[in-house]
Amino acid sequence: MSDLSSTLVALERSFYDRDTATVARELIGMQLVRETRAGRVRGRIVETEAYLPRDDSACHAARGKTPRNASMFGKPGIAYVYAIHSRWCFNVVTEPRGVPAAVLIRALEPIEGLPVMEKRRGATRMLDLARGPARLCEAFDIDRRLDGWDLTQQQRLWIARAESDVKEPLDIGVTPRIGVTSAQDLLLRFACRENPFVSGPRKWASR
DNA sequence: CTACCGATTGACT
DNA sequence: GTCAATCGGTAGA
Repeated sequence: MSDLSSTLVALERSFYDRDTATVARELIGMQLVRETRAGRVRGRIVETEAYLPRDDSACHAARGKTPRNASMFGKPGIAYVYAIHSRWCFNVVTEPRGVPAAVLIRALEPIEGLPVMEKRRGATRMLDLARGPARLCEAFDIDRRLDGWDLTQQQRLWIARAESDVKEPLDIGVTPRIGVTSAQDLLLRFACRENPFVSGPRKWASR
């Protein structure tokens, strides 16, 4: 237990090379790890959204490939980082290469490196350090430089299975996605019920 | 080139 | 709950 990093093994590419909604659901409970010169910050993923390659008008790739969304067409397991309203959002690319889809990471429960997160975010409540897609990018120093970054390399930025965690069935709630004006009939937002670090509404449609 | 708009956040009623 | 600041990406002239 002296070397915590040995438990933070990066998820393999085959994890991401699957149906996007399945990946979004299974990412709940995993840990996002970021290493910079400022140190390591880490948090538990408590909220995600799936953006599908077909029949999903809210997906950035719904109207074809552009310079911004090019990473979505890349291999599974790389990052897709884009700007909205002058802020960054972090996604992981899913499905086989060439099939444009991704999972938006919407909220984290801070675990390690809270002082660094607080410094990057400015004075703020611990509850708000990484609650929201743009807030977590600020806390984790994620911006366009990491667009296309390979998350399976276990360097700088990756997602790890929480080996040391107690294995109990997660109570996951499902709702429509937040902030999108189209495709509100799709239930593609996944979150830990009862977790205070989840952003947005908590009226779950199902589990 | 211009015009439009959004996978947000923070402030406010 | 509502609202708007703010700017990069995109489409279109």
